[in-house]
Amino acid sequence: MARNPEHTKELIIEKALPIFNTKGYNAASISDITAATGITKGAIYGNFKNKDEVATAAFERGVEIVAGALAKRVRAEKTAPDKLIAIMDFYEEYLNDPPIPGGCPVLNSSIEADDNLPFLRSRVIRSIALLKDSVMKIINRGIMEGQVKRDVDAEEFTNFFYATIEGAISVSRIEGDSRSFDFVKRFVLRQIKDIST
Amino acid sequence: MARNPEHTKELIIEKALPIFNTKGYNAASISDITAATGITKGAIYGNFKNKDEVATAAFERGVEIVAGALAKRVRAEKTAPDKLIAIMDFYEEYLNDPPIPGGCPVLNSSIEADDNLPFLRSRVIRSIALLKDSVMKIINRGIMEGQVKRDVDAEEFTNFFYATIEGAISVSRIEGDSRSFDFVKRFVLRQIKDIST
DNA sequence: TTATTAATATACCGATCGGTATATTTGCAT
DNA sequence: ATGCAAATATACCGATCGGTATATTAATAA
Repeated sequence: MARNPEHTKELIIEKALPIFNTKGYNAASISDITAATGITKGAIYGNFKNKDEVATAAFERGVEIVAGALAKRVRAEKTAPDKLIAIMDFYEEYLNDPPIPGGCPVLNSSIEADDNLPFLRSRVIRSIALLKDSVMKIINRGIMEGQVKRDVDAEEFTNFFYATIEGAISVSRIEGDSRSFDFVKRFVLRQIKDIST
Repeated sequence: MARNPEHTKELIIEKALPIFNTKGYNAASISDITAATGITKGAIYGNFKNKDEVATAAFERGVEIVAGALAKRVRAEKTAPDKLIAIMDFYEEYLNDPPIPGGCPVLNSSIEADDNLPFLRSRVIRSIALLKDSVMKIINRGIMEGQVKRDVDAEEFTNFFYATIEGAISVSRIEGDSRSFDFVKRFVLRQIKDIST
C-alpha cells in the first residue's frame, strides 16, 4: 500500500456528498469531484469502480450523518412525545442550518432515483424504512409505557409523520423560507399532543 | 408561415413533458425529444430559444394538466370537506394511474430546481402558491358557510395538507407501492373530519 | 540502497451534450 | 406557375461527459 487509500476514499466521499446532494446524480460530474478534492480521476477510479459507486457511498454517508444526528437528539429525550418533538426540532434546524448542503439526501435521491437510478432506489427505500421504523418503535414503546394513547395506530401515525416532514422540507426549501415548515410543525406538534396521554 | 408551427410547438411540449418529468431536466436531452417527436433539432430550436424554454413550457403544461384535473374534481363537490376529500382521492388515483408519467411535476421540479435551476424555481414557487391558495380558499369558504369549524387556522391546515400530500406521493412512488399513501390518506381524512362541523 | 508494487497522475478515448450555421423544403401570395 | 419567406432538416461545432490505458510517484520490504 502507498499513500493512504483509506484517507483518499474518505476524502472523496466527504467532498462528493455535498456535490451529489446539491446538484443531483446526473448534474454532478467526476470533474466536480476532482475539483473539490484536488485529487485526480486516476485516484477516484482507483478507489471506486464507477460513478454509481461514488454516488452510492456518498448517499450512504449522507444517511449516516442525518440518521446519526437524529438518533442523538432522540436519545436525549425520555418520553415518546418528547422524542417526536425532538425530531421536528431536528428537521427545523436542518432546514435553517443544513449539516449537508442541498437538503435531505433521502428526499432528494428519492425523487431522482425513482424512475432512473435503480442502484440508488433500493438504498433509498431501505433508508426510508429505517427512519420510519425508528419512529414506529418510539410510538409503540410510548404506548407500552403509557405515554401514548392505546388506540393510536402506530403505523398510520408514522407514515403521516414521515411524509409530512419530507413534504414540509421540500416545500420550505423551494420557497427558500421556513415559514411553511413552521406552519406544518405547529400542526404536527398538536397531533403529537393529541396522541399523548 | 409554413407547415403549422403551432402544431409543432404543441407536439414538442406534449412529448417533452413526460420526458422531463421522468428523467429530470439534466438527464433529459434534446435528442430524447427529437426521438420522441420524430422532429429534428432545427424544428425545436426554431420554436424555442433553448432547452430551458422547452423545459419551462413542459413544466407549465404539466401544472396545467394537474391543476386542471384537480379543479374539475374539486368543482364536482359542494362542501369544503368533500372538496378536500376529493383532492386526496385525486392524488391517490394520480399515484396508481398517473396522467403524466414520472409523478407530480411540481414535486419533481421542486427538488431539482431548488439549488440549480433558477429559471424553473420561480415557476415552481408560483405553482405551489397557486395550489395552496386554492386549498385555503376552500377552507375559508367552508368556514364562512359553516361546514368548517370557526377556530380552524386555514393557513396552517393548508400547509399541512399540501406538504403531507407531496410527502406521501414521494414516499409511495419510491416504494413503488401505494400502501404508505393509503395510511397517510386515512390519517388526513380523519383530520378533515376533525375540522368539519 | 534498491527493487517492487500499490496508489495516484496524466493523457487520451468515443459518445453525447446543447447549440448553431446552413441547406432544404413547404405553403402562400402574386 | 413562380418567387419568397417561413419552417424544418442536415451537418457540424466546441465542450464535457464517464471511463481507461499508461506513465509517474511514493511507500515498503529486502
